[in-house]
Amino acid sequence: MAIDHLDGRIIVLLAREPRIGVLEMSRRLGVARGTVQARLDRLQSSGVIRGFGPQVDPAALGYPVTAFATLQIRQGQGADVRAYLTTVPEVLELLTTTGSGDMLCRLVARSNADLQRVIDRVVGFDGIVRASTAIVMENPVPLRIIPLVEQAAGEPAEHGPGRDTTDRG
Amino acid sequence: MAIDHLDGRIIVLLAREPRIGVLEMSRRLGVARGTVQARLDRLQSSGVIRGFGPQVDPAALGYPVTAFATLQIRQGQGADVRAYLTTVPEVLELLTTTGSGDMLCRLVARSNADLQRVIDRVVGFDGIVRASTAIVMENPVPLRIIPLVEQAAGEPAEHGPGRDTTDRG
DNA sequence: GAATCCGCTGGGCAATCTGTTTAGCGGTAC
DNA sequence: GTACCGCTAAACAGATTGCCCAGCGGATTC
Repeated sequence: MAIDHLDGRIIVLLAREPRIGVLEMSRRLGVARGTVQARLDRLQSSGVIRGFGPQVDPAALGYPVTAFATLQIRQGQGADVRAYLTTVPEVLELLTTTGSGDMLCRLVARSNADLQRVIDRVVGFDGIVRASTAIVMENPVPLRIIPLVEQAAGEPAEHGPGRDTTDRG
Repeated sequence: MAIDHLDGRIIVLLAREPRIGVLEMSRRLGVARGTVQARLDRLQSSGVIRGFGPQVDPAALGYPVTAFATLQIRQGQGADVRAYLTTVPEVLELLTTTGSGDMLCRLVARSNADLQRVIDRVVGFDGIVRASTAIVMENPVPLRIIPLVEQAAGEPAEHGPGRDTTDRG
């Protein structure tokens, strides 16, 4: 699944001005409305665009502290740990990584003191052997996708040259 | 900054059905359209809702491999490393964490072989002393926010009871 | 006690956008 | 040469948006 120039421009435009409509997009991109609509449908049905959910800032919700916990899981307890951590609201993300029974866990908390409570709740589960936590201090590059989209679309990006592909209309 | 029940329901509804309009939301929530509109404006201007950008799946773009790299930075080189990593499209996120000059870096790549190229490009930078990489195998809990929103709003969540707050109309 | 502020309701308005269909065009593949 | 596919351009009714207003109830303030 690759995307072309137009797909890339649609995604980037959408990322920059999410409230924009299909009609306005077609004007900005200089193509027909039906084209944008068809492309958008295809991007969504092919899974490139998962959705347009609101991006909520945990800090603004009262959870300004973010941390990553590396968890070492007891053999065969992986499924249980997953199921348990799913029930903890402060667990925003959980990934299994290479290494024997390791998981990486993104947490938030109301304060450093509260983080202790969250960590206790997380590592208090039986299947977790050991945990090490790193508190996030700064976020120089917030989760982004635009540069990758530009590269995938062969767009000339701001940073780093895109690949030169044949421009078919 | 706290949110109330209605704010929480708005966010959750929006997360579940992003293409929904203000009018339809007001119907579902049983409140006036102006109320939803006002709440939404407030949530956005207060920063709780950052935006509605498209959620793009790197895998569908051709980058199915995700990894986390822990980088140890040479004293005083933090700013340079940040600036450099910003220019690498495959760097989706960069965080500074507790510990002496440590950064956590979320990467994607086209394949395991390609990951080597990306890592080389990342750790090839001068200010980086040491790097250790963990490849993501599974994603049991994709980045989520709904449970936290429900908790912050005092909503009875599916998993784990919310805190009981006074219900002020 | 009385005035004021604030958020929510319910209504209405013009302007815009959406979803959908149609026909035509050009390039590509078979 | 013919069929297929994506894009353009136009049209249509229906729905939604942004914006206005007046009224109401609760809470706060004087």
